[in-house]
Amino acid sequence: MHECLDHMVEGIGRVREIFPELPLQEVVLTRLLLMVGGNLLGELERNLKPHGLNDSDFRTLMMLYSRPTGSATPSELCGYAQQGATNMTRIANVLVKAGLITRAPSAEDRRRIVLSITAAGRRLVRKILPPLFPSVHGAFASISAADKRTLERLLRQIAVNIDSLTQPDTRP
Amino acid sequence: MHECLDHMVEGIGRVREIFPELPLQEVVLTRLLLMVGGNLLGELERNLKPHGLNDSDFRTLMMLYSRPTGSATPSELCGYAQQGATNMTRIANVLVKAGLITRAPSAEDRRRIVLSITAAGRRLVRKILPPLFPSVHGAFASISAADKRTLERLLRQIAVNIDSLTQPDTRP
DNA sequence: AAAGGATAGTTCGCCAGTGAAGTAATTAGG
DNA sequence: CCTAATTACTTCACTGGCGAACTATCCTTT
Repeated sequence: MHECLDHMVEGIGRVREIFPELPLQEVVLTRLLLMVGGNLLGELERNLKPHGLNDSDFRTLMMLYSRPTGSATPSELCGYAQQGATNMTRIANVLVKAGLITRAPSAEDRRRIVLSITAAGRRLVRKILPPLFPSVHGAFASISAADKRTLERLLRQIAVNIDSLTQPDTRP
Repeated sequence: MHECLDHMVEGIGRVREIFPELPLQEVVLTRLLLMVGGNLLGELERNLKPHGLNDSDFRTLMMLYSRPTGSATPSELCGYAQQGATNMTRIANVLVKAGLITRAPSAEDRRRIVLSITAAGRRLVRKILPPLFPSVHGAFASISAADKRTLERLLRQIAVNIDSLTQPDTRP
């Protein structure tokens, strides 16, 4: 990945000779962020695959696990996990088929479905979550606590910036 | 995205009450990184879509554009762009069909194919690249030059860490 | 209480990416 | 040299995700 990165920076530099107004550092950061994100996701899923889950499935399961009631509706999960309703349906199908969650019609609103984590689902979380910690920790090894806080601050700032790029301005 | 983030941090906090050894900050950073990366990519592709390209297509085109010769073989591009050969074949098909690159057999090694950017390809780059700059710049707005350098350093460190997670150790 | 609109979930068809297997050309070993 | 291993690219089948269209239920307005 390191070699790939160097090559990329070199290429961006050459392009900048043709477009002098190219924001060099920002483009490098963008590519770097995308590359690191992609590889981080890959590493995560490499750990999840043996259990037959991908990151979306896992995230959904964890969201149910983390709820005090152990249940939620698909649309709630969509909001929290930044996923389309379409995809949520598919994920729920997978998890239900695996016996990790149940699907039940809601009593007070018959349009709704309530997804609830099962005992097997909780058992699986207890089984696969702890072995994930070393990898997560490893990805940020040799980064000081202060730097981690800085990183979080900067990433949050980027998040805010992207939000305001997407929705030009939210005003009455 | 901000709301979604807060909810996520809250959920991670609840899970940590059950697994006290959960590396809170690292997990938050991981999720933050993945979320920001995803949205950044989305924003990028939103700008590319009107031209019928996605990020992979665009990256590949840019890689050819940035080469002094304007050409490369698929496997070279795979290495630089972190993509499988399979996908490179498909991307090349797309770009060839759009008339942005050409596919020609290599003279000195007949297994190889040489992809070369066409005049139309260069024209398209000149057309769509500059309008991208404001978005890229905007994503990192209100971040100081020093912070940007810090961000680059930290992301590079994470890249190195992930690399060494993936390949336990490269030694003779 | 009936009509129009909003919301929840599903289905369908498409695009993007991957692993495994296949073909063809080159290189290495005996 | 001729076989075996390697390398380059392609094809196929599958997973993952998305937008658009559909159905069913609820809410609002009159």
